Amino acid sequence: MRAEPTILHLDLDAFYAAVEQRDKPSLRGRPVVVGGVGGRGVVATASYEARAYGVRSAMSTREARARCPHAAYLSGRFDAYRAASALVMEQLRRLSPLVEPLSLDEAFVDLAAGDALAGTADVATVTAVAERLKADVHEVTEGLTASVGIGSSKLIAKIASDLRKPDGLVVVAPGTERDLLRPMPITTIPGVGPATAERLRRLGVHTVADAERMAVDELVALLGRAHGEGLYRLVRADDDRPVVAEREAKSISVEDTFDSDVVEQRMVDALVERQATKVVGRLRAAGLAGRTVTVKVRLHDFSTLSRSTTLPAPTDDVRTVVALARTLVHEVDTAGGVRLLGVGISGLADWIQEDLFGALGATGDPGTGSADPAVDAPADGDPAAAPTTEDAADIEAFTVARPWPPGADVHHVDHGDGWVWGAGLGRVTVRFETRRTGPGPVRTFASDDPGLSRGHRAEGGASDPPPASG
DNA sequence: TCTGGGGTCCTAGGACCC
DNA sequence: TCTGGGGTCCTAGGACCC
Repeated sequence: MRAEPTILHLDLDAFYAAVEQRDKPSLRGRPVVVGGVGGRGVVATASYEARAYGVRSAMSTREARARCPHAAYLSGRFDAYRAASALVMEQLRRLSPLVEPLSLDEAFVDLAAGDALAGTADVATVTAVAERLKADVHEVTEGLTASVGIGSSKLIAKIASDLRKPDGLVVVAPGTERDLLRPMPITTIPGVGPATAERLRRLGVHTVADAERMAVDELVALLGRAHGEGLYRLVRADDDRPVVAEREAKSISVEDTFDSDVVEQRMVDALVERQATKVVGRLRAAGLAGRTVTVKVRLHDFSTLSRSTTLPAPTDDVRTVVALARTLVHEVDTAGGVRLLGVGISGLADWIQEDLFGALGATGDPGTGSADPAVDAPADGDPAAAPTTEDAADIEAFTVARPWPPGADVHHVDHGDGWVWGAGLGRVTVRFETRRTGPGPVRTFASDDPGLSRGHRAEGGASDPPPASG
């Protein structure tokens, strides 16, 4: 917590619905609901006119229609939302380079890191800056309104922006933070959702003041280490989390809920394949690769399972991801019908393994390539100790062995101080990696040559999975 | 025929290594 | 051939956020 109110939180009011009303004059003054319009959709944003009928975010669209049948139900135009969001973020960055977007319609700004305050962070100055910001946002977005909160921490700024929605502005004077929080319901604290609130309620804790009376150890016993200690501090307005710009993505995923449960295995396979392809498309568009592939399955009874597997090195290869995703989904009993399927990739990195046969020659033929000059020389007298062009030519002989990961059509073979593995469904990806003992570079190569799926041999060096496989 | 889609973070248990 | 503890990685699940 700072001595001055220099953290700003901006939240665009009923954002998706407001963009729709801006762009379609016939919707202005009318209830508008943006979200899933299918049989299993939920509300993403309801305009204030729709909220008057009790329509809320996260409510099922079915229920929203029951409460407000005459609203306009729209599935959303995310390109338009992204464009409007970019204009707003641009305004925020004029105040300070330290802007942390939380979503398309929300962001923190560290005013102390910019020159908008010109060194004076008293309440009057920050209020004037925020008034100006709201006017600028209204202007550049051609009519959208924002609610702004300013305080001495992220916690206070965020809570403040929620106090006078829509089109609100609240600056919390330093020193008054705890008095502000005490009477509030404990669910006001970000991170206290339904499950946490219920645990606290059983102990008679309903407000921030109630929670303040609990000891750290009690909270930790109730909620776990991180959450318990975090809440102990937050209810005391003790928050020094920094505003962090440009956080890197940690995972990319795609999921779909179907209007009716999918029963046929072939359909499940086809859907997973499509999702895996889509997720790799987004991965590659971001210039990334990933090590861990996860599939998510929600069954007819809403129970949700996930299965994941981690590769020794990042991949951005569609066939590899498709094959792994399909293998993973087969580990789940989907016979009773599937409500949702999803495919995700995590363990992201901005590098991928070199393509072995790209390095050796454009033909993709393992036997005709030329040496990659970057490859270190093999160890003397040990033909299998280090990768050379000759080893590459012999890869077929090494590409053998037991399935890895279990159940997948994936193979590897120990190769001296390196190893080879591949994945695929007759469209095998083989990667060849050398690991040296001790520090130093790791050379990696890859191939997608289908010929490498042939000639599997059970003898000749099959051994344990690659070290990174766990 | 309740209950989206895109994420983040945390926990717990097991494997494995020193 | 028993008794460890700590650290890291992986997997699965859960809570939470917008």
